[in-house]
Amino acid sequence: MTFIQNIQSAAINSLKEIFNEDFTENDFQVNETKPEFKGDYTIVLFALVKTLKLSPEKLGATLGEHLLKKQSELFSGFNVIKGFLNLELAENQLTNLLNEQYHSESFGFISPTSPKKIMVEYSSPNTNKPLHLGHLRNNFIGWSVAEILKANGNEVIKSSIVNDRGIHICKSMIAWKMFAEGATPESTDKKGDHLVGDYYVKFNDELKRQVEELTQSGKSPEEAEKEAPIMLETQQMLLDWEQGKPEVMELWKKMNSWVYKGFDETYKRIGCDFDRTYFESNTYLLGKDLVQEGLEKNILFKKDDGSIWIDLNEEKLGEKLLLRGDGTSVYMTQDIGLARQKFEEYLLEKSIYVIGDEQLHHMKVLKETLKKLGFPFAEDIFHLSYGMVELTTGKMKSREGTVVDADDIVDEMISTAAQHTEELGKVKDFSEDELRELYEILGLGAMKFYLLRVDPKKRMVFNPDDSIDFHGFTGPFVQYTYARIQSILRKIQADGYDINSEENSVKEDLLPLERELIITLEKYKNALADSAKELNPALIATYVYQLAKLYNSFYSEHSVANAESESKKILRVRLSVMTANIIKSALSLLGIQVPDRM
RNA sequence: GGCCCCGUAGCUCAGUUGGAUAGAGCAACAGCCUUCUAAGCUGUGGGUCACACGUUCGAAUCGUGUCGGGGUCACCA
Repeated sequence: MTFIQNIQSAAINSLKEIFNEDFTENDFQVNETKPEFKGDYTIVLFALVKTLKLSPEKLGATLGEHLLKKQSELFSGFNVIKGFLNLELAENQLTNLLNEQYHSESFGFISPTSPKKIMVEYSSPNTNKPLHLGHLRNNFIGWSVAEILKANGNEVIKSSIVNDRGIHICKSMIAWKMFAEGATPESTDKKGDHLVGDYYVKFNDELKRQVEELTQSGKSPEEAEKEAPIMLETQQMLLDWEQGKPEVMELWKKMNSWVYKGFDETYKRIGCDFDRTYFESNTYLLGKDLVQEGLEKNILFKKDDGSIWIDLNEEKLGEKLLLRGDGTSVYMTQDIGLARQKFEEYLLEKSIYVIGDEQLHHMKVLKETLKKLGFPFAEDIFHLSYGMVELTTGKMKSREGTVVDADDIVDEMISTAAQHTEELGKVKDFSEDELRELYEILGLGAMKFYLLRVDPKKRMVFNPDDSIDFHGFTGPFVQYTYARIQSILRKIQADGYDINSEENSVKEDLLPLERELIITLEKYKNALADSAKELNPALIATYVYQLAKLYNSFYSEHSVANAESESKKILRVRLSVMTANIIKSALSLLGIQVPDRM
């Protein structure tokens, strides 16, 4: 039970006793009390006023008095201002938290109410180009959402579908054949994904050149693009691939293996992992039989050219092609098949797709199509759509090379971390290895926090000219707070203080910042539950920042090691340890590590 | 054009199922290190919540319309 839940049920009981009316927690709100008023939590009375036919002031006074009398272990005071009943929590409630939960490893973690088996599909890269900033947002969101769901007691399978075939892959292959003169990652000393990406850009340059030539000789731009020799060659290559022509397959395997090696390096570095990887080259034929069945059941219809469609006009989604006239599949075909395979393979109760919001329409169509085809799991697929990362200088476009490369930005963040650290000069005794580790922790911490602190659904803007900050609402700020606490703990332990002692219990008049800190620590449970419910890591980021900020105020105001009294010291050590534990736990859900010193 | 999303401080973002005087960070300015790490703390300035009307005890939040931005409506992936 959280404080808020305690207050809700206490209020429900009191209302029942006073007025003999039944209310639920949905009938009224319990908010945090605004700082300008006295109190910790506030019951908003307006909603109750209607059914009880009392003035807000009268209701507030009656309810407040009843709560204070009947629930004296919960509350120590109240005041009513307009329609707001401000409640003060009893100090025992607060100190109990420090006594009871201090030694608990799982502080904050919720026992699952209804654990589910959930798949989170994320990352899902194309193998024709390296990852960029937008992919990083996808990776961090997907990974973090999976961890948050786990922390809420669910069983989670992280998966990825690698788009390793198709016309776009052939583009890189054709350009490599034309221009590379046999270049390999080894011969060029370049990461494989970057090498392949270079030829994807080259393809588009060459295509543009050929289109210009053709338009000058009188073709329309559309014709020119279709008839450009390099495009014709690419289409031929796609046909050859589908027929398994050895020479093409060999090149495809070779270039993809370069890319995988590059991706693996990047994934390892940013801490992404998958329990199950699907490859489009294995799944692209899935779903064909399901479409045929749908046709036989008259759920789908056939056009004159033999192509098979679904009519989603009722859902305002138009008509959608599911199988071409020549019997080959489109993207939607395999998505239908793969959706089913996932549910059958893992007996999932929920399947989450972390995909950009540009595919909102596609994902709606997928869901509706699955519904019409009669799959009950259609209700359990969820598109976690996230907004694109845009640059202040415009949109990122791989084919034009105007992207912020993932490896580059991570390098940059780590070297910025190194630069800051050197300037501050606090860890001069660190070894080379220790320094390298610290720089990675800080650089990646800044990067991940930056991308995760924004609501996934919203698009966000990145200014490539400004480096990502290390001050304020940032990962390093929170990491710094953790390191500060570790420093205190090192000091007092060196002086012989046993931070794990169970003998002392906290009994103390709480100062305002101490009180506030306990209340904030207690809210970690809420942050965890909310972030899982909303599939939103930003709620964790916001929470942990608020906690760190509050601790820093506390830190500058009160001394832990040299507290005014021994009992104050016990209290503050516990506050510090719990703050550190929650920071570590919360950041770990964002994929961010904490340093003991920085 | 149809459908969907967005518009909050100079910039980047919070703002819970409608709740009290709309909050942070960055940037600017002024303070704070002989005492646990100044990657910090304290304070100041900065707002027509795009605009208009409506719903009600109460609207940044809900509704309608207007303006502005984005996405999508492929036998691309």
